[in-house]
Amino acid sequence: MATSKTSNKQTLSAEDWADAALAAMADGGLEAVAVEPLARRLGVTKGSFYWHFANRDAVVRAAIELWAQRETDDIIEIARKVTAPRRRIQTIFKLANGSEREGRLYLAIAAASRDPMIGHVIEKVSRRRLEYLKACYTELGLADRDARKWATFAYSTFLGTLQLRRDDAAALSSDGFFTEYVRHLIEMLIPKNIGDQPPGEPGDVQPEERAA
Amino acid sequence: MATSKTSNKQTLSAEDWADAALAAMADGGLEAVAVEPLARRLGVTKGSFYWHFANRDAVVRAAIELWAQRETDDIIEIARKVTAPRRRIQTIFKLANGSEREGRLYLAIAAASRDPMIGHVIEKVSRRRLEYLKACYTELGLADRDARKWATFAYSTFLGTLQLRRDDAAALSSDGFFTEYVRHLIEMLIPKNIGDQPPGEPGDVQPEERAA
DNA sequence: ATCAGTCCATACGAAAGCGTATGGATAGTA
DNA sequence: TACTATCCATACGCTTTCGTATGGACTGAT
Repeated sequence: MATSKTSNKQTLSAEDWADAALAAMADGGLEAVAVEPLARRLGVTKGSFYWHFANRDAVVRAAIELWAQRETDDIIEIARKVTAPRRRIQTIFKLANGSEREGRLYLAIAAASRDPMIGHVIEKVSRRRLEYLKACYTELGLADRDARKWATFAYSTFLGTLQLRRDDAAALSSDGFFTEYVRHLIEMLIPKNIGDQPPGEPGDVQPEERAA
Repeated sequence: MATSKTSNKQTLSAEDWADAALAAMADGGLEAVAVEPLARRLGVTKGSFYWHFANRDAVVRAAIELWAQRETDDIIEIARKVTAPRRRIQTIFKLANGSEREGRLYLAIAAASRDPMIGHVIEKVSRRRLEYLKACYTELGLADRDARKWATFAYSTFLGTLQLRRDDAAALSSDGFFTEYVRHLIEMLIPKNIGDQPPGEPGDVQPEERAA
């Protein structure tokens, strides 16, 4: 997170506005990205906004492209470190279920995919994630079509868990159920009896508790 | 579907307005439920609306409660016919991935769950679905906590598949991949080596192709 | 025929949002 | 000091939507 919230510069940049737009989307959806409310939140007026952007669509575009770029960097940087494919997939699952904010942000952006511009970005992000997952499964020893099936399966489960956490938080949060559930996912979403490593190898990262 | 769209009655009912609101939500999200556009769509003016409802919130409430009630009736009525638990779960999965409109509707409503009123309904629906699924898994021979895990797993995958179909339709639609994928889901989301019936029993319903 | 109830049309005011126009303030530069 | 570029404030008009007020049309009952 390279974001400096409420930075104390004396002048705003376009990225500051885009960050504010992302924050507004995360807890208010796309329609919460309105020029004057954003300006109030940043302590300025519309005059600043229309200096940096031509119109509202421009900041929406900038925001989601910023989001798409960041989530790419994060995934790549984190997952690349883990070389063993089976453990890499496990790591991805655990991390993917980590940040509450990122989940809400994805759902908010995806909910606005009627807008062709947003739909295109969401589609690009989904494709990239699926491709990456598929490559992991291929590396695990699966044939092309099987890798696609497993990747789609895993990614769908991830998306659904995201949604369920928002729609019925109690379904996952009670007791230590979430941890147990993630363990179950990892066990079920990785095919057995193929690949290079047995389950439960050393160096396993324990699933951290859910973010507040 | 007991809905008569563009009915030729000479006078409108509150449910007609609620239906129109659901239609608007299905392809436009919650903010598409606006009084005057709805009135234009129904061929009347606001005067009619404010005769049937006190304000905009009232029709939103009526619409999603209508939706919640209908989806309950549908699920119950369909799944109750299948007595064998394993086959019932299979049936649920196949049906759940059937209607495109229902999926978009769920996502549209869930995306508006910031509204406490909507959030409450979504939570109620989620809980009910999870309870039902859990009961199916229990009937299959799973212990309580395992049944909950499997039900959560299956429901998350269902929700995620819904979302993926919207966010990246090509990921599921190419070739006969969707059919193959659903078969894979059914195989993976039902535990083996327990329960009353082996997989592939006679009377299996073939997954119908995706709705247009 | 009148009267009450039902359903809708029309006109109005208020609020929120978008975008434009224009001027002010500040910092750097010649 | 004067000039310019950068960044923001303010004021305005336009549109959309909400909600109200009021009246008209049509129906059934007495």
